[in-house]
This record gives sequence, structure tokens and C-alpha cells, in this order.
Amino acid sequence: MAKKSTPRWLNSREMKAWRSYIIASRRLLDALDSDLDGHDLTMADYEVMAQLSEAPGRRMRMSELAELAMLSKSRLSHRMKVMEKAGWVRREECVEDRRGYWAVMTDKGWKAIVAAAPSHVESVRKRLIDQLSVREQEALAGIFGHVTEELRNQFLQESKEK
Amino acid sequence: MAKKSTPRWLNSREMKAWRSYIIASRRLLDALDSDLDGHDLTMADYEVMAQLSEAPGRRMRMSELAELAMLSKSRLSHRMKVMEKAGWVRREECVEDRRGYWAVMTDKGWKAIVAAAPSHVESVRKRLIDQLSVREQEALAGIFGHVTEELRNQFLQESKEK
DNA sequence: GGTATCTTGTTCAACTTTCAACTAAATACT
DNA sequence: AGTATTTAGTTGAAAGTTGAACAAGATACC
Repeated sequence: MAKKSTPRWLNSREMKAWRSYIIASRRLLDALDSDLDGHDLTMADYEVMAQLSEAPGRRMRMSELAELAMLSKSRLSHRMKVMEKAGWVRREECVEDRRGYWAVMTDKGWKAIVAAAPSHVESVRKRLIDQLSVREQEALAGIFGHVTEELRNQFLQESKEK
Repeated sequence: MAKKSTPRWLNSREMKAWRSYIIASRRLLDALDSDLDGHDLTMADYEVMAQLSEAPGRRMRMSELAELAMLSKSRLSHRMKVMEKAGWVRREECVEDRRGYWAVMTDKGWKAIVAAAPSHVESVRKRLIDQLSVREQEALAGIFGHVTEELRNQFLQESKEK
């Protein structure tokens, strides 16, 4: 963010887009999180469990899981300790790379995520997806697909600059 | 979330909309937050300061500020303590309602937000707004305006049910 | 083989957020 | 007036998150 001459403030259309997005997102995430309350899960933990449940053998290396669930290694490590205590996952030493560990979903964990999934999906539908027309769903995917891609480019660019 | 028969899983278009949105949003918020690093602000604190800066006299009741910044009272209270220590705000007893307090932005706070704003806006532009066509901006505003409104309705509905 | 560098994953300490309990003032009720 | 309820805001403890430091194993390079 270099210091530029006069800042290009947002015009009213831009402001409306930004504010609508940011406000709705906060409220949406809050609602989804509280919909998950009954399953003793946060969105972040759900994401971890969902990713793990889809991995072959329901096991994944810690780093890869952190990457997919968009958590820092540190944060994943802490969450795993909690989820391990709850009996949902367990860690196994990795033979191929002895620095590493496998995060392995237990039966109990599988049952927990299978129990939570329908209500979570229903919640996502009710709060967001079912509110949108097909056109809007496509617009959403287009916009944010593009945003993600651009963020990645910017990240690469910014790394290079340093 | 009533227990329904078979869950209506997301089809691939719906899934793509949902995943794109959630992934981009996480990354976008992370990027915006780290763009603010240099100003010793998080997005949440920025939001508090921005709201306060727009209030008449740059002062606002704690509750109203919490509402606008979408923070719990408790959280705002804790953040205010930090920001007060930083000299950006101060709390004044409220004469009309002696339970209450005014959150008042100091000169130093005003300077801080004025200093941070241009780079934050530039960051929002670069990461999101400037990536979108006018049409997409309008779509975004439409979608999330609607989502917010619906969340509000759902909330009212759910309160009534209890 | 030896050494420098990178990667994996954990840990500790500082900080932030949540949740429930609490004080005190305002409002409503009878 | 007197009591019950609601509202404003804070507090403290527990839980969660961050970021830097670290140990130990893998890779790369000579």
C-alpha cells in the first residue's frame, strides 16, 4: 500500500457493494456458527472435520489439512489437541517423513461429522443458497472465484517484491 | 434446524457458489487485515474507529457503537480499554442515563483513523472492488443486501418461535 | 560425508474473544 | 411509593488465537 496522492474514495455504488458484503458476511457467519452450536462445532472445526472426512482413509498430513482448512499450523495444532481429547481424531506418527504426523479421523469423529452435516447444509441453504436465484449463484461463484485467483496473484507478486 | 428426512445436499452449482464465497472471504479478510498491520489496527478496531469518527461530535453511546460495529458489548468494552490505553478514545459518563457511557474519539484517535483510511480504502479497492465490473458490484450489493434483510427476518422469526 | 538450509509440527507467552455473573440505573407494574 | 424487570456496561475466568522460537528430520549443495 504505497502512499498515493489523493485517495480514491469509494463512490456510492462501490460503497454499497462493500458494505453490503461485509455486513452480510459477518451476520451470515455468526448465524451459521450458532446453527452449529448443538453439534459442539465451530465453522472452523467443521471445516477441519469435513476436509479430513473426504481424504482417502480419512487421514491427512497436518500441513495439508491446515492448508485446506485455511488455518495456521499453530492453530490447527491447538484445535487438534482439543478434538483429540473429544475423541474425534487421533495423531499418528508418519513413517515416510519422521518429522510429520497424520491426522486421522476416528469412528466417533466420523459419526460426529455425519451427524452435523445435514443440519449444517440446511443452514447454509436457508441462510444463503436458497435465498439466491440461479443467476445470483453463478454471479457469486464468478465474483469470488475471480477474487481468490487475484488474491493469489497479488500474493505471489508481493512475495516477489520483497 | 429441524431434523428433516433426507438432507438436500448442494448440487455442483450451489457448492461452487458456497465454496468460492467462503474461501475468498477468508482470504480477503486475512489480506485486508494484514494490509492494516502498519497502522496497528485490526479490521474490527478499524470498524469501531470508523463508526465513531462519523458520529456527531465523534462520540457515541457504547451500546450503539457495539451495534454498529457488530461487536458484543463485552468485546467492545475490552477493545475500548485497549484503545483508551493507546489514547485513541476516552469514556465519559453519560448525564442523561447514568448507567451509560459515551465513547469519545480523541484527537489522537482522529489522526490515527485519518492516517489509516486511505490505505485501507486502497486495500479494499485492490483486493475486491477494482476487481469487479460495475455489473458485478451491483450484483454483490443486491445479493448481500438481500441476505442481510433475510437474516434479520429469520432472526425475528426465530425469536418469536421461542 | 559434511554443512547449510528448509520443512514439519509443537510449544510458550502474549493477546483476544466469549460467556456468565455482576452492579447500578432506568422503566414498568401494582 | 415499592417492587419487579429490563437495560447499560463492566469484569474475571476460561477458551481460543497468534506469532516467534524451537527441536528434529529432510534436502540441497559442495
